[in-house]
Amino acid sequence: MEEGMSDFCFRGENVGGNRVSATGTKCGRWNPTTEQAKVLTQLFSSGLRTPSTDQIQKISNQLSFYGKIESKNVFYWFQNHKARERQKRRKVDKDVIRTENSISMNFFTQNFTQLYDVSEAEKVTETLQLFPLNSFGESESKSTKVHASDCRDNTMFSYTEEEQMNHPPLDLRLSFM
Amino acid sequence: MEEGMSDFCFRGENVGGNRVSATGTKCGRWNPTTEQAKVLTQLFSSGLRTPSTDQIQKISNQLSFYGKIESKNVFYWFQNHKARERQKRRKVDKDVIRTENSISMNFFTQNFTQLYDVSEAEKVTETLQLFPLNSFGESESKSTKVHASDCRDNTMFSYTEEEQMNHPPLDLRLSFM
DNA sequence: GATTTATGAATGAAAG
DNA sequence: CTTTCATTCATAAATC
Repeated sequence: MEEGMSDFCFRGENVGGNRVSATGTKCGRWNPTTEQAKVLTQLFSSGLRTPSTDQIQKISNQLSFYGKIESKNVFYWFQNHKARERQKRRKVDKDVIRTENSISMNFFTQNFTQLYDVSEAEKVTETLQLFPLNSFGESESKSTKVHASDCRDNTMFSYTEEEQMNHPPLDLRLSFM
Repeated sequence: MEEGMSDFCFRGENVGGNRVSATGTKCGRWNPTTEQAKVLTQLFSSGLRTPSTDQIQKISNQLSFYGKIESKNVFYWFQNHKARERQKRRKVDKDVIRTENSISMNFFTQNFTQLYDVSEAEKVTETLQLFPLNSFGESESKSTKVHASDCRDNTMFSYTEEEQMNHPPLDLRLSFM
């Protein structure tokens, strides 16, 4: 989308489909090899959504056979895929709702959101052989974020434009600690 | 993750009270201005990790000079920054271990782990003079993204081409139990 | 090879 | 404190 070219992180050379840093000092962003992508996708479609740190390590470890990879790459991969799937679903829901409204399907006031939550339900609750234990069939919260706006801190405030103009005394010494 | 944070959303450019990103979209959430980020980072590297409510208030108060900000932003900033530094270190450390175990990294006797302890080291206990008096003049440093080409993680590695060629054992069966 | 798209990476906010 | 979610930024890959 954007082409905000801020050139840091030099492009790495592509070697066999994988970026490699000759000196190890450059950092192109990681890009999964075909094999890596395949495995990750498999895991995802198997129901894995939020692998634990331990699982991430194992996955990363295994995938390193196919090329350079760091655990954080795996972490981000799942994070992004989950988010984007959700995002997509949300968009669809919206369209559906909009359609419903325009078509005046308001006959029945059933909550459509629920319908989707069910379908989205993580069927997979089994355990993958290599990646044992928990965090598979997550509840994929459908919670509409009721969020108790508890601002942990009721002292928030900010200066008005006027106040911003006259600079405060400023002396925030950190002599403590 | 951590400093060198990309700031595309031109910090400080207030438009009707709302910051605007380079893409022109309004920033719903707070995004520190360059100056604000600088100060926060300084405080952090000075050793501040969990500021008290009072400190948060003061910091927020001071930073409001550089742009809209609420104390909760400061609160979150420290919370996130602290958590992510830990998280990163954790991931990195594990990757390092993995790497060392998988490959005989004995070639290079340097301990990579150390590289990550440096930044955390300095527990400055001195007074930090924030906001030097002459930094007015509507600076809004154009500080162009020094964005260090820091490879956030130099623990990555990959197998040699040869190793990649012959399919490794990799028993990644997705069979369920 | 410029523009668009897909996706890796980052981070503010908040839930757990 | 840890973990998760959303949104955004940046860039490699795809497309025109």
